[in-house]
Amino acid sequence: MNPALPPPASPLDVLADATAPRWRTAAEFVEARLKAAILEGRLAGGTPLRQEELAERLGVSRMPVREALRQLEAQALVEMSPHRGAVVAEISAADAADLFAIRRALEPAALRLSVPRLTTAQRECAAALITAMDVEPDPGRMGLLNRQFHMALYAAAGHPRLLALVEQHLAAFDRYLRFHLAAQGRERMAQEDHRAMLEAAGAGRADTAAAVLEGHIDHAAAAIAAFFSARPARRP
Amino acid sequence: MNPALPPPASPLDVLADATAPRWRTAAEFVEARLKAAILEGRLAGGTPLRQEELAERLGVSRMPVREALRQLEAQALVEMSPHRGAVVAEISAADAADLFAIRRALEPAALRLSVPRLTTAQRECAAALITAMDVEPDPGRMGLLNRQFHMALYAAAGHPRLLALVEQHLAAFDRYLRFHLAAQGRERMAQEDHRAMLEAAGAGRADTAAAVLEGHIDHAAAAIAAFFSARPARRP
DNA sequence: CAGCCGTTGATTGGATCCAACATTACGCTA
DNA sequence: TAGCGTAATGTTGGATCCAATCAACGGCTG
Repeated sequence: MNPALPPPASPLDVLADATAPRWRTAAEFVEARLKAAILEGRLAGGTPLRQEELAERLGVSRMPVREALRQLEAQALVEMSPHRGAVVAEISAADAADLFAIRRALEPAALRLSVPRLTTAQRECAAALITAMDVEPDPGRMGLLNRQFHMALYAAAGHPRLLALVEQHLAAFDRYLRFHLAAQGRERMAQEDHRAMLEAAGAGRADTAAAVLEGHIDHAAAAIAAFFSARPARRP
Repeated sequence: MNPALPPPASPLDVLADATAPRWRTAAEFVEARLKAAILEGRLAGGTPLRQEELAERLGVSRMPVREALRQLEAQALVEMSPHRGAVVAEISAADAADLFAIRRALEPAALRLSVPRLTTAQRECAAALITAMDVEPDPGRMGLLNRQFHMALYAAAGHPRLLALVEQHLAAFDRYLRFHLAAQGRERMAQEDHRAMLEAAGAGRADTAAAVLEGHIDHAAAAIAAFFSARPARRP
């Protein structure tokens, strides 16, 4: 759609500040805060989200909170029922399996589309993210790096809607990442898979890379399933 | 999530009335109306959606309109920019290809999961929808029947999030259905594919059914692409 | 005459107020 | 005592009002 035309490279580009955390609207601000809190596990599933309480705590009115909740509902991060309010969506073994089924369908497709068109810059970015993951101790940032690595490999696929879907469900997976790390005792996020994918992608072997990715996702799915079956009910 | 506990199968189930068109809230009403109008092609891409005008025309206030627009934005049916308003999302060859890439990834996966678990009732439902499509003259209802047929085949997959994604993108495809029908001169929506899929599914041959489905989607994608390349620009 | 700047109009974003609904607790009755 | 009906309460949904922002127009200046 938007060619994202690069503004003629003026010296003012230094003001761009890519990491600008300036929210255009209050609703965007509330959405970002809530989304981060849910994905990072700071808001547990089932937590009721009272509009007035959120508004007060975030220093805004109830209306941006309502709009943010609607957006999050569309992303399946909160569940709303009329006149009964919003609740943080529950996590469960079934939901994790659901998420993995989606990732297993979408990500290999994105990878196959992307591999033939990957630039060296994108490959180098992915390589840098692998090395960054090697030394990252914080699980929260690990999830972000993992997401960025996967997206870097898919970035050349074109198809913005497909990429947005992939990114959304990769982010949703972050809710289960802590379980994943706890389950497989911090075995470095299967970094061998990441390296193998990058290598195959660099060689233009889309099928090989996709096969590794499928195994990667299946492995993670199995780890999560095993973790849940070992701790069947989380109802206090 | 919710075990959707079946209320102990009482004789009062007949009152459930699955086709209840009663809107719980005004926002749901507005969302449904706008969504139908966009998907059926009654609202062309690029049409600006003024909140006040919509509110007045639908007999509600501006607030439910705002919430509905937010929901539709999350479904990529409208595009909003802060302080500039909402417009109906444009359709294009690139967007159609995007949509087909998503369908091509999701639907075979759903079908493979569903085929081993299909009930005879679901197969009969799908068969009935095929015969209904044979005699349906109206393109709008044809899109609905096509969607219902596909969803009937996938219904046993479990994984509600996956099914919701599939349904959402099948619905989004309706915006291109008119082009599809116009392009291939009403060749009955490739009913042979539908019959072959149902037959393979009935025989438990998930791989065969998925292969037919992949060809089905690829054929539709090629038809749409050909249509767009024959009519490259639609800017008046 | 071209380009910049201030102003005006229209539209959206946000805040506040009111009404409708769901839940809970209480009291009455069988 | 169990069950139903009713009232109280808190929360959400909707309407209205005000402020902030963007687009367009017109005037000023070089």
